[in-house]
Amino acid sequence: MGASLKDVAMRAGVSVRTVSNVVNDFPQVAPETRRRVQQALEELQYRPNAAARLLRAGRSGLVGLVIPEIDSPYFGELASLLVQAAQQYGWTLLVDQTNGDPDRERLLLDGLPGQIVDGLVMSPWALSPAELRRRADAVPLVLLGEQDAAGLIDHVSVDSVAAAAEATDHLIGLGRRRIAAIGVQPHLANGTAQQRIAGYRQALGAAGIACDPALEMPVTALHRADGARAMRELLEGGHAPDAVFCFSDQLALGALRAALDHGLAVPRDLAVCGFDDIEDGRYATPSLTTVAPDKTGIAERALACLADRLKRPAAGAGRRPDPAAPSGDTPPPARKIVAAHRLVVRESTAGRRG
Amino acid sequence: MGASLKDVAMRAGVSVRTVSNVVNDFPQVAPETRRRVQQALEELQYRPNAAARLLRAGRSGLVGLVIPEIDSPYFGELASLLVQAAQQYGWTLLVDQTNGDPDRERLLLDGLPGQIVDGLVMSPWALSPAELRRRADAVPLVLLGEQDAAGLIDHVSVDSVAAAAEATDHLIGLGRRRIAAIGVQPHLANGTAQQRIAGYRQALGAAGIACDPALEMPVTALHRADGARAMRELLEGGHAPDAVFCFSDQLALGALRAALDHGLAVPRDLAVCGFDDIEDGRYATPSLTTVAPDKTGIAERALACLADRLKRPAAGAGRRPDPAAPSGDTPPPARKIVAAHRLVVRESTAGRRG
DNA sequence: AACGTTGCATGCAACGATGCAATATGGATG
DNA sequence: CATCCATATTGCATCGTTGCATGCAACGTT
Repeated sequence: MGASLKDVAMRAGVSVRTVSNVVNDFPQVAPETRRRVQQALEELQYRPNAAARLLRAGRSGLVGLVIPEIDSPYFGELASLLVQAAQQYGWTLLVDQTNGDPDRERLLLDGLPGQIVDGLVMSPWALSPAELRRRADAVPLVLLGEQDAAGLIDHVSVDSVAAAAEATDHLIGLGRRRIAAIGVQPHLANGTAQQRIAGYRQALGAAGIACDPALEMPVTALHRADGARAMRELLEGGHAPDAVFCFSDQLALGALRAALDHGLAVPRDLAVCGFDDIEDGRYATPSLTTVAPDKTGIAERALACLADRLKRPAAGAGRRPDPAAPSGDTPPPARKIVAAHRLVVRESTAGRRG
Repeated sequence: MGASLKDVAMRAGVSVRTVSNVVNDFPQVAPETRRRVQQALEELQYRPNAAARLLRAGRSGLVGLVIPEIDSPYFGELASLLVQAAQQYGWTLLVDQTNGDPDRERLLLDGLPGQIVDGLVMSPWALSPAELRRRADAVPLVLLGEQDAAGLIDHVSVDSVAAAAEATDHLIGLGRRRIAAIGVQPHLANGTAQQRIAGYRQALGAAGIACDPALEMPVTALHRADGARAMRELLEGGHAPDAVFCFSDQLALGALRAALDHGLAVPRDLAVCGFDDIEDGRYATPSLTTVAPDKTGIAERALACLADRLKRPAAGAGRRPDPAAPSGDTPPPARKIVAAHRLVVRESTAGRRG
């Protein structure tokens, strides 16, 4: 293990406290002493012990990001933006994935990772709002995604209902009438699929098109394979649609590939629209029309939320709140931030290439 | 902040030590006492303080993964596999990205994140072997990728030279003769590009094909845009190749798109081969031939390496090594593990679809 | 009755860094 | 020469937890 303040102090012939003063750039140190101490620091390669500092100060400068899947392009891109946004605040962002396992979501929130960070950004998958609310007293938490914690936890998302409606509208505007939806997840409580199917139905209804349950395809996950499977079922079931709105770009890319394999021309025979605007979609052939959430905005506003909470009493680990202090300083109410989105029309719903 | 052992002890009317004994499941606690303490623990929602435990015990159960880009599909997939492998050891894996910035690589190694973890897995980008070696005494470190630390640090990689040669051989076997390479990075010291271009040249040489410098395309990064740009230059420069080996699948997907945009048929006019076997490549049209590293194997063996080091004296933070102990217990020498790879032939170099 | 044994509970110290308050210097002033 | 001040340096206590050693009963054995 590395050298401690004590080791450096012995070497420099001063007290532990003086070394600490040098390390923390306190002004009241004689130039000669400072020089000697700095040399000892250098020689022993001193690095402050993170655990001790954390214990004492209650702040780590770390922020956690908890997402279902690191290898999903959408979350990967978001994580990357969050890492960069965190740097502007002087924080280091650490990422972990839950695989949608509720036990793991709990573990990361309450366990060690959730303790050493000053704040958490989380995209919940399986944890119920009730469980999320239970830990309102721990480190500041910002939720991403459609899951709503009843206004008790800061929350950043896009308006999925409106976005899904816009996407569906766009397909209707192309003259399509048999518009399928891929990505229904009735067993999941996290709200994403529910809101997107609601927007889809709403747009169909507004255009006077009847909803056909056979066109609403459920999936178990949001991967390319699930999209391909759903598309094959649609095509083999004799319910061939003339357009499809997929609740994620990954689903759309899988569906696209299945449609091409089936001999369909996209967009002539089938228009395809996704959701997320991941990079793959821009380079696919044909390139993918999609709903683009303002990822940069989501990242920045999520961290701005955290920063706001952290400016407050700190509520960190170290210092216990003074019981004599007037605790009338109510924390600000939970915010519900809606980030921007826009429909990006590309080849998969436009004309021929170009 | 949450309740401490002291708070629980007061509530249960026992000593701090006894509460600790209950929390840690020590046998020597009377059933009645245990019950009372457990109730107090429950009522106060006690959670052990991570910082204190870490300071005291020197172990956190955390493992860090430091990669250049979280949003690169290859690293995303690898990170996901590492998270899962870590769970089998009872560790929690935290991920951070450096963007290839050497300062940030240093910061993550030496700074707080590098201190609280029991071990680190890192894919270095810009840090020189010398700098990596400098910290051989800190937490156990396993390197991923082609960067070689002169046998002083555990290291897991694939045989990039052989893999690149196989890929090139495959293209030669299709009858192609003007085979381009995309992904040269002369200014980078991390070895990846160097090894792959070496394998490429070696295969060409063995087949008696002269190397054409105009076919070796440099890139600044390994993204789709870079691949597309390089391919456009090749096509517009009058040096049109009949095959291209890209040093990453992302480069290949970009090159593929650029080629299709240029009116080429793939693989008829141009065969395309990538490296990494990311999921996008499997669903692209045409699907992408690629070198598939055994990612699961890489993840498992990297963590096995760490586990091996951690079984040793621990060298963790807390306990200072006993100076009286016979220190003849030399740590095992650094291992150099070569993971498997195989060429996966798909549509982009095979015949027509199917 | 004296002794060792066992089971249970506790006290002390330490991990490394830092806030606070107190001390040791030197010099300037009355 | 005593006094005071400012600057420079230090000791002590503390954060929450756990290793080690000890205290203290009640029990069984000789």
